[in-house]
Amino acid sequence: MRLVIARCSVDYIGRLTAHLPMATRLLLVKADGSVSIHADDRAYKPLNWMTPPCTLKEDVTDGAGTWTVTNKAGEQLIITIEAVEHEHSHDLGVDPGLQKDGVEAELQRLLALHVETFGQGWSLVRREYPTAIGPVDLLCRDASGAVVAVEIKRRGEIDGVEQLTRYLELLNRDPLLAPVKGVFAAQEIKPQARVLAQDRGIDCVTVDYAVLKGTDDPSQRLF
Amino acid sequence: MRLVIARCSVDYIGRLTAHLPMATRLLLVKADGSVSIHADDRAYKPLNWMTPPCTLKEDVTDGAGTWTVTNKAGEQLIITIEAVEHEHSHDLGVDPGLQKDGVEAELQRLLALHVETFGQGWSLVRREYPTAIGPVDLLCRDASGAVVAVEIKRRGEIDGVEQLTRYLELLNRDPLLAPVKGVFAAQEIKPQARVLAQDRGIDCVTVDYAVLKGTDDPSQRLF
DNA sequence: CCGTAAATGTCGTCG
DNA sequence: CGACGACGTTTACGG
Repeated sequence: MRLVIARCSVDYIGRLTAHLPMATRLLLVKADGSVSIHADDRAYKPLNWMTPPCTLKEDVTDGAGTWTVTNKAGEQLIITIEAVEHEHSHDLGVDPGLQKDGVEAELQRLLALHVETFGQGWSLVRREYPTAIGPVDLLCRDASGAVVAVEIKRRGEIDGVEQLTRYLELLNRDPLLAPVKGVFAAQEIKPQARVLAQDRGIDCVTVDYAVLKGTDDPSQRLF
Repeated sequence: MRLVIARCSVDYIGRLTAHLPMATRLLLVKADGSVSIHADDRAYKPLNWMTPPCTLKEDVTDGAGTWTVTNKAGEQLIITIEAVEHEHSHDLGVDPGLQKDGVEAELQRLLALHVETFGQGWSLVRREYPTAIGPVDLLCRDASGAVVAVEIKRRGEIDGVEQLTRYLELLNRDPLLAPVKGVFAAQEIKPQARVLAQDRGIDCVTVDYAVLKGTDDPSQRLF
């Protein structure tokens, strides 16, 4: 990793064109070849960047000149450097990587284990049930034996309801399954999504992750 | 802006929980209070971060200890530092900011000026035509006088088709407008979106931004 | 490599 | 403050 603080202006020509006037900024060159330009605000988002794979060509003398970063698609990041104020390189090695917990995949796993969350007598037909337009998160049967397609989101928004609607339309063309009902499950469901779901006859279920997780944790069980 | 390269492990407890094992990483503290943790890959996204407003509490002696970053929602980023390998602070000042060109608003402006892009004899009824569920990008009439709703995207994907479908459903309830046709216009249209559009009777038009822009530029005109 | 869905998305705008 | 849509979304995952 290479850190350069420099007075520079930047031009990006690619999916759009963008220009940054001359100012002092952090230039971050990573081992994967990527380059990002940070100001002292806007949280973690760089002002400009080039994602790998890309190539950096430096044309600098006496601390002034240009960096040209190019990717395969022909997008270009042109950094005009007036003066370098600080520079430091450091070998970080390979990062062991991030372990996450509480994302959609985890919710899906837990709900697959506990479909009774949706109602007594429910059973799981299949997780990631395949259709022509992609897999349905959960396919279940309720206590009466009716087939139910469950779409799971961390945050339930309108596009999730649209997604489930497309699945239901397709599943209901299958005479072996039809009629198929829909359940939209999420930790939090936005009002607009709820309204749209109701309009389409889809049930909404909000899921308490902590409770599900507790149910999954052997140390939390009484028996 | 403060740059710290340190051997550290990180725990995030908030919207999800995440853990980073001990390794050497870049800690970036910006003037806006944000903290981000970068590995030596991925230009855009840090491994972990906390967006402002948040507070950083340092409890470090002899280069080892913990940083605790907390925000208003009670989310926490706990950085356990084993050793600081490099540190540098630098005052960057306020950034003059980014100038962009070529996004959806610009496409809409240009297409509103040149509805003949869609066909000879087309005219614009209104840009941002209001409906109960939001404004339609362009409402036009074709050469035969039929009303057409145009949805504009930079990249045409399936959710854009869904959006236009909802508008068409609503507009077609208005006896003064019906029947209303649909046009899905974008610089690039994904195959799946194209299939869905066709299935719904919506025409797809790919737009060349450079040509439109040229048409708009007085210096490029012959007369 | 392409296409699709998820994201601690983030960031603006508008009610 | 919440909802909604755009983003050079980026990133991960599956065929």
